[in-house]
Amino acid sequence: MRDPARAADLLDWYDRHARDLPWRVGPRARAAGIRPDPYRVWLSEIMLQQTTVPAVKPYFEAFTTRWPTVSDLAAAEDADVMAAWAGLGYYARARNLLKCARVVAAEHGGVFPQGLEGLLSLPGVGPYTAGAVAAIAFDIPATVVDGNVERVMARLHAEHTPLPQAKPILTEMAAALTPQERPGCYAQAVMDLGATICSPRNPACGLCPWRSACAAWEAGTMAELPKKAPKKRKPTRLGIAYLVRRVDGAWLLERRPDKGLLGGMLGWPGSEWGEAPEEAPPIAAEWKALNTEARHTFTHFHLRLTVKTALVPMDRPPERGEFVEAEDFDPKDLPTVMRKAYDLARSG
DNA sequence: TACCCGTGGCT
DNA sequence: TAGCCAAGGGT
Repeated sequence: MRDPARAADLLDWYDRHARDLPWRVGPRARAAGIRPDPYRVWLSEIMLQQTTVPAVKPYFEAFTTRWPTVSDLAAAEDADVMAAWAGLGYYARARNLLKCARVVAAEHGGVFPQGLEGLLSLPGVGPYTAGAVAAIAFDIPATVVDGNVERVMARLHAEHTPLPQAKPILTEMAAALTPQERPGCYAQAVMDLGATICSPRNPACGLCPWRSACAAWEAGTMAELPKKAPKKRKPTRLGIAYLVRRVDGAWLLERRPDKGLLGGMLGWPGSEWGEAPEEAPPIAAEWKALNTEARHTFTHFHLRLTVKTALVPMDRPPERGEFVEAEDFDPKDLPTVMRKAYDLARSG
């Protein structure tokens, strides 16, 4: 059940209010025949997964400056890409980003697949990202459903089924509205609407191009939609991190395994994180515990990290990890929890 | 299916 | 302050 008039209202709004974003080719430029670079569209969509536009901007600029094409990225060192991603979170995205770039370079001649199925087969590309790249880069009328679209649909149709149960229903609603004309602009428009007008709190209904059709507006229930299943509370885990400095200034660091939390990232050697962590010093040394813990909250638990420091001589080999020369070490290459531990150690 | 996986800004 | 929230995918 298509509704071209509804889509047209939104496209009209988008033509007047589209945000200017570094990875976006705006409606005017698109109308003039300028096509977005699929590499930049894909890169931005991966970075934007569960991540806000302001957080993504500097990373997008850094990546596209350093690796202007997908083939450049495919040729990068793993450690360089992980370091460049440090701080952005969800590090599996970075590992899959590199995998995907290498697949595109090696198996597709450096050209992104131009259909939904081909895109979906790429590492790190799921239904949302495949749809977004297909629509935005290739003007395929794919239905794009992210958190914004779910919210817009739940309100537009006053759907009170809680997420994630409501996902298939909301997806069907979104599909029914997706137009054949200007699918790239439409995909960006409906997400912009959710991001700027139909926001989670205090939606700006007075400015909404779909207000007259909105069931939640009619019923006054905008603020309670979409319904969500109650969340579990996060447990607190404890851990110990060992920050070892060699007398020449080198730091003792350890590459974390590819799978699991902070997979593939550099970090300080440490204990397991749990209810009662056992000491696990990576080198023989005289330890000094800082009087302040590093606190950090991950997706599903809180962490309180005790930081212990030591200074060791040149000739003492570590049992775990490797010394990184001071000139090769940049705390910005660390995931945030590790950088917090570093900041604490430096400030005393 | 349910769980795993970061981060920073906002209220 | 503690919880909520954001352009999800993998397993």
